Amino acid sequence: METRSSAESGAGNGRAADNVVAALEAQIVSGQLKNREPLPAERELMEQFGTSRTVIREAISKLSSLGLVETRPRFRPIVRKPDYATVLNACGNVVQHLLADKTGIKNLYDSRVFVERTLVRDAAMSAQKDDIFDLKTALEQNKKAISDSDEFFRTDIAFHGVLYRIPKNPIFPAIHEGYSSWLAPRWNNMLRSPERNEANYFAHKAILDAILERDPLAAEEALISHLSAAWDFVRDTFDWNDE
Amino acid sequence: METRSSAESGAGNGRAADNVVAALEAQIVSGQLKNREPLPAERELMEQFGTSRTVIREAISKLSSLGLVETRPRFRPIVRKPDYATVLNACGNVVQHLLADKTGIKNLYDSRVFVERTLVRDAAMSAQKDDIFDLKTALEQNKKAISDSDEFFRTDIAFHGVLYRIPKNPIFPAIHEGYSSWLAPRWNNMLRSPERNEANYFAHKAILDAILERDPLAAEEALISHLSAAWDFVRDTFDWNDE
DNA sequence: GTCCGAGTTTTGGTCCGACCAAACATATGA
DNA sequence: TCATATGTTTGGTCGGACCAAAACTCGGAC
Repeated sequence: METRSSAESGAGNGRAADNVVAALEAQIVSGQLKNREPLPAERELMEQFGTSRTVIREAISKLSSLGLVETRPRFRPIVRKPDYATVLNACGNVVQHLLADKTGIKNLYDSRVFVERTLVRDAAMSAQKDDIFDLKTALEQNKKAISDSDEFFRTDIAFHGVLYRIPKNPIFPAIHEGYSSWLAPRWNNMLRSPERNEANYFAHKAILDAILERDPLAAEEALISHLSAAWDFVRDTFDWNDE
Repeated sequence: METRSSAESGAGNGRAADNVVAALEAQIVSGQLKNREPLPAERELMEQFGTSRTVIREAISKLSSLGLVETRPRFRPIVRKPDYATVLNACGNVVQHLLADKTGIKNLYDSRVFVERTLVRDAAMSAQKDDIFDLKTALEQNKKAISDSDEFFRTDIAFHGVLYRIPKNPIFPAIHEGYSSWLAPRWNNMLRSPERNEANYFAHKAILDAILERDPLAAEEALISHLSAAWDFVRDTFDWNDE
């Protein structure tokens, strides 16, 4: 009652840890706890908030799940100002469970197609010179990596990544990061080959060509064709234990 | 994806709680712990896993942040099989921090426009009879609520919600839920009026008309016009403490 | 002066036992 | 039958304790 230090946000008293979370949260966003720097020691916070270590630890755990601090097993938690990557990271753990069955993966993949369709349409309509340059560069990387399937896989993702950066909205690169990290593992047991790589390269080229010709519909068409083919190709390579 | 092994502490010895989390996680997805039912008591789990209550509590906390159980302050944790709503819920807490400044809100709103553009285009191209029916019904609700701003606000969201259900991909309704819950609070200090409501009703009507005419471009156009106008209207009603 | 490794202190991870108050279960009385 | 009093279970919090790994200190070797 009286030991509480600052601004006792006295909403509910169900959880003592919530006060600590709120306080630390405020200190983090206000910059009082600087980004990339370690949190004070637990025993120090415990004194600072006049509570037990139990509560402090629970608060830190919550902050961690909120993405406001990064915790490694035996190290001090590192303060981390939340960004769009943080959001995706928070989703990631839960998303895994939704990818357990074929339907889940298909749904996610469909949503990716959905997003990229508009991405390429917009690119065709309003891509700037530097966007075009980035696309050309990325495509060039594709071409050079055709013989190296691992490398091609990376440049493949990179090419699509350029698309997500064109709107200059930081949400999209984060989404791309999500699609890549969540879907990619499922592509691992896909058979790769220079032939497949070359086909994908040409698909990318078709998309870029349509963008260069400022033809949104053609670009969208090419994108759909590309991603549909990719899905058809990997669909059967999964070993579905369900179905 | 085999990041954690469920067996004994073989892999990493940093966190005893991880084993418990993995075990309970497995029991939940396998249905051994049935959905909607309470978790065993902490003291029971503690005996079951041969570990201290501290570890059990930490595990439960982690499961909660993963969305696998729902915890209310003094109640037994309820097992909850993760769904798409769970994902959005996990993001929600972090997203708040990104909406602190004008840029964050604009980015999120832009992404919403981005999504709905394709939603209405697709609706115009391939909406089924029942989709059309739902849209008409939702629009009718709009019309009836013009004089009641609070009610109109709800039916407004509902109309857009129909759009998100058309693709029959459960990801989209979840996204809509996210947009609604994250953006709506920011709209609260917007001045509402029957005039505004009527304008929005007609905007919705224009979108539906374009869909009925199977004219994707017109539908997209109408949607953009609608959402741009909405943004222009609320933009100045915020009291930006930045900029 | 810099670098490195042994020794010391700090600190996170875990465990224990205890207490309280709220939820839950049971019995009681109208 | 149902509302109420009573007893038990159980989550939330506390304080203290121990261990091992990380962080820090310091002195000797080069």
